[in-house]
Amino acid sequence: MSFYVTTPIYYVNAAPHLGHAYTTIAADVMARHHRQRGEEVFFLTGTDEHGEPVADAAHAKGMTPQALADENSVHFKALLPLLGARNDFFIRTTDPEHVAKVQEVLSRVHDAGFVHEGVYEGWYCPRCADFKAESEIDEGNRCPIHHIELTREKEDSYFFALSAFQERLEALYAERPDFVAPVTRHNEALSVIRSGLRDVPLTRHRLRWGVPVPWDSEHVFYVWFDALLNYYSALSYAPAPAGVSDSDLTRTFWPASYHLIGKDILRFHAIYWPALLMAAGIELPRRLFVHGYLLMGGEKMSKSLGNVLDPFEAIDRFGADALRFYLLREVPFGQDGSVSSAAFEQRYESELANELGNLASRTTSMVGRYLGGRVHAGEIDPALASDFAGLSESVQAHVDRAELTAALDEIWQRVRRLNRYVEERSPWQLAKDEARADELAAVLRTLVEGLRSVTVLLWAFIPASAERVLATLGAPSVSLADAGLRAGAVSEVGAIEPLFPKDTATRAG
RNA sequence: GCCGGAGUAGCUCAGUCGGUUAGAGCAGCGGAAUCAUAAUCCGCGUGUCGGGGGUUCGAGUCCCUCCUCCGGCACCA
Repeated sequence: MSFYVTTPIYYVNAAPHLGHAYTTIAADVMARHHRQRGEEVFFLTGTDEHGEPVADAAHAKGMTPQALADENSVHFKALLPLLGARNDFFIRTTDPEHVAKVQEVLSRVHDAGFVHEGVYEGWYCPRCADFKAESEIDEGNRCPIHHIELTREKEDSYFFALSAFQERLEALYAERPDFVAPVTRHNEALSVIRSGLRDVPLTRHRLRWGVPVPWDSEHVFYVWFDALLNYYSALSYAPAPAGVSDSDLTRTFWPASYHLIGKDILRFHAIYWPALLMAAGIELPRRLFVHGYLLMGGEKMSKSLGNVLDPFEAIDRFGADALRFYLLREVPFGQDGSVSSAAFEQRYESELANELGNLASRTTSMVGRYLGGRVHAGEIDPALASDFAGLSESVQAHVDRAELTAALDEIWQRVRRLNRYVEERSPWQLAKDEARADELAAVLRTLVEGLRSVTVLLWAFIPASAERVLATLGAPSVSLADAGLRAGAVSEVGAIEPLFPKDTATRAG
C-alpha cells in the first residue's frame, strides 16, 4: 500500500498565513496517520512561482522574478517545521526538473491534438503587460494597480481543448462519486461541467515569466497548467523517502491518493486537472478533498480587517501541537468555520490541558505513588475495553474519507471516557485498603493502557506531545497495530511534566 | 436571475431508511470527590426543530409556498 497526499503549491506573491498552515497541517495529519499504518507515504508541498503577479511584484522592487521567488519561497519552507509538518519533498515550480516535465507532458498534449491556435481578447494593461479579468477591472475600465485606462487587445494564444472532455468528465463524475468530496463540491463541479465547457488559453504570448512553450518560443505556459503539473512532476525527481526502494516514485505513488485544496481553486483541480491528465494519457488522482475557509468573527480572514489569527504567534504561545489540534477540532474539516484567539485559548485549557494533559498527569502520578511506577501483567478491565473496541478501525475509516474532525472526536470521546473511568474506580480509595491491591493494580493497568491507546491514535494530530507521553510509558511505538488495549505493553511508568502547561497560555496573553 | 447549501437549546452544531419522552459540546446553576496542571466526575434544558400549508396512523426528517443567510455562475496563481 502507498499513500500520496498533496497541498496546493503556495503562490509566492503572498506571505504565509493561517490558511496555508491549515492545509499543510491537515495533509501532515493524513500523512502521519498512513505512516502509522505502515504504508509507504509521500507528502508533497511547495511553492508556485511563475506568472504575472510575481513578475510585477519583482519589477516593482527592482528585482528579477527569480530572486523574488527565491526570497519568498523560503518563508513557506520555514513554516513547515514550525507546524510540526514532515513533508517528503518541497517542490518549486522554478525547479529545472519541473520545468522540463511540464514541457514534456504538455508537448504530449499538443501532439495528441488537444492544442489549437486562437486569439484571446480582453482588457489589457500596457503597464502590467497583461490582461485583466472582468472582475478585477476598476471603474472606468482602469487597471487596479496602475489606475490607467485599459485597452481592448487581442493576443495570439494556444488553447487547450477542454471542450473535448465534456463527456469524459461527466462520465468520470458519474462513475466515481467520491472523486471530489465533500459531496457539495462534487455537485458544484459537476454543474459547471454540465453547463458547458469552453476551450481555455494554455499559453501567454506577452508574458515572459513562465515555462517556455517548446513548440513556440514566443509563448510561455499559462501559470495554472504549470502549477497543476507539480503534483505529477515532483515524483519524477524527488528523492525517495526512507523505506521506499523504488527510485521511480511515480511508479510507487502515482496516482495521488488525495489532493487537499481550498474551495477557491476547485475549478482548476476538479475540471482542468483531470481533463489535462486525460489529454496526456496519465492516470487520474483518486480523490480531491476540498476544505473550507477559516473565518474570523464570521468574516473571511483579511489583513485589512485586522482579524488574522497569526499562526506564528499562535505557535509561539501554545505550541504547534495545540494549533494543529485546535484547527482540526474546532472546524469540521470540509466546512467553513470560525476560529478566534479566545476559542483557541478555551480549547487549549479545557481540552488539551485539563482533559488530556491532566489525564496523563494523574495517571502517571498514581502509578508512581501507589505501585512504585510498575505496571504488572494481567487482564484489562472489560468495562473499559468494551468502550475501546473498534476505535482504531473507526478512526482509520474516518481518515480514509478525510473526515479528520470526526476521527479526532472519536478519539476525544475516549479521552473523556478515561477521566470518567478514574472517577468510577477511584484508585485513591482502593489504595487505602490493602485487601484490594489486586483491584487497584488492575484499574491502573487498564488506565495506563487506555492512555497509551488514545495517545497512539493522537500521534498524527499532536505528534510531539504524544511522543512525550509514550516515552513516559516506555512504549514508544506509534504503529496502529499497537493501538489496541493490550496487557503487557507498558511495564514501567515514569513521571511527566504537564503536557500543556497553563501558565504558558496566560503569560503571553 | 440561474444552480446549490443552510435556518434545531444562550453559543457551536448532531439528528442515518419519516416512528417511542429531539441530542452533544461549551456557557450557566447545584452537588461529589481530592489521584492530578484547583485539573476531574455527577445532576439540572416547558427548545413554536425559520413562517404557513399539505401528504401520512405518525414529520425536525417527505411535498408545496414564503422569509432570511451563505456559496458557485469560468479564466481570479
